[in-house]
Amino acid sequence: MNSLPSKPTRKDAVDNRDRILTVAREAFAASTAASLTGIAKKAGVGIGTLYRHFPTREALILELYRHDIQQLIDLAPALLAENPPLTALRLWFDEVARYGRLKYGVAEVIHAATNAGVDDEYYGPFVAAIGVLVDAGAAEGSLKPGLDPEDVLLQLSVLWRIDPARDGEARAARVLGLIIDGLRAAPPASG
Amino acid sequence: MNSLPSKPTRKDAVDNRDRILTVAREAFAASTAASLTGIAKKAGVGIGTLYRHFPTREALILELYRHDIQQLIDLAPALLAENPPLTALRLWFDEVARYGRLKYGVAEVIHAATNAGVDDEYYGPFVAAIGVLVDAGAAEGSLKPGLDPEDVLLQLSVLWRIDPARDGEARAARVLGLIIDGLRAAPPASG
DNA sequence: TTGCTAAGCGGAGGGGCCTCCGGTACGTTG
DNA sequence: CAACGTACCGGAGGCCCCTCCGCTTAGCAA
Repeated sequence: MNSLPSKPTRKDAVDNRDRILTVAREAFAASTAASLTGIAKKAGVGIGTLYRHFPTREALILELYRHDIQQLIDLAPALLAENPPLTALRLWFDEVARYGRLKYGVAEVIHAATNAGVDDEYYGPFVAAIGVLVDAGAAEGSLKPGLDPEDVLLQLSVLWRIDPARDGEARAARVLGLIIDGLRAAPPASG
Repeated sequence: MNSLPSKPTRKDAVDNRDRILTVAREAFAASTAASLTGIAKKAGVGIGTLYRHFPTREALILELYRHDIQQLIDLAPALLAENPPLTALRLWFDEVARYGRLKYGVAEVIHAATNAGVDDEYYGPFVAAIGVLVDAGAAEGSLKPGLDPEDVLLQLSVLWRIDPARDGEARAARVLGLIIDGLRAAPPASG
């Protein structure tokens, strides 16, 4: 309902929020499984304060990576402006997969979060970004018409789940190819 | 390493194991989030005993649904014996999706489990079943040659994650269509 | 400055997870 | 039947999650 994440007015509240974020960034960089209790302690606030600012573990992590996510979303129209739709789609999917490989643990959380809420702050723009790409492809004839962006995101979410340690890059590329072939209106004429 | 799940020899151990399974079946039917502490208590065993028999929550759930999973795996060659490869593939995927819809919570766990272990007791046969299907399709020319069954399972795992409450059946059918199109060697000639 | 008040704090408490290891009793051997 | 070794039991303990609510204090108004 509120577009900005409820800016607290009191100075101490703002300070606490910032300190929590600083500590959390460090803690989650070390391990996504970092304990919230520990983060609260290191930030010098009560656990209750942490939970008031970030009602769930996911909310905290999403806040930390808000910029990354936004950049990913903004990239979609940018690519579309400079490439044919199918190429833009492919490049964007590549980038999504790359980010997942970079921040494996984070991606897991984002994935869970996007799966949970339907029209939340993060899921919505993501779907919208995909919508722009597939619509352009449909209009141009390279992608199937009438694709549901949510269906595509669902398929894409698989990329988040590829363990980068186990041949991640190659597997991601292969799966990406399969996904895109499934979205195309027609396959390559031969070979 | 051991093909059978380590049959305990002592009578009391067998009894405990059975009681745990009975209670757990009921508890997980009510909610996948059922507490292991509670199950142990209801089964009249210490929590330590439960963990000795089933080292993780997933192990316990997988044991409960072992039969379902095995049936799904056995279905693949059976369908292949009576249908062209592409049809068999489609029917089998349908069944996988249907099961996921039926036991949403359970499927989540199975998914997590299959994702974790590479050559464990459950993941291996699943991959093998898919391998048979895609090889048959490749040999006959309807599917791309050289598909990696693990890649296919990965894509398939998405079906486990469709919330059945939110238009699940229709979405599963759409996504399934996209996945299969991506696996095909060539699209239908027209329409 | 001095109240006042509600926004914000913080940690106790109830519950769950999982490990670890001293204790128990099963099955066996004589 | 007695005695024993070990396979198995069970729950205390340490840690974490998350909620709830009495207390504190920032910011404002007089």
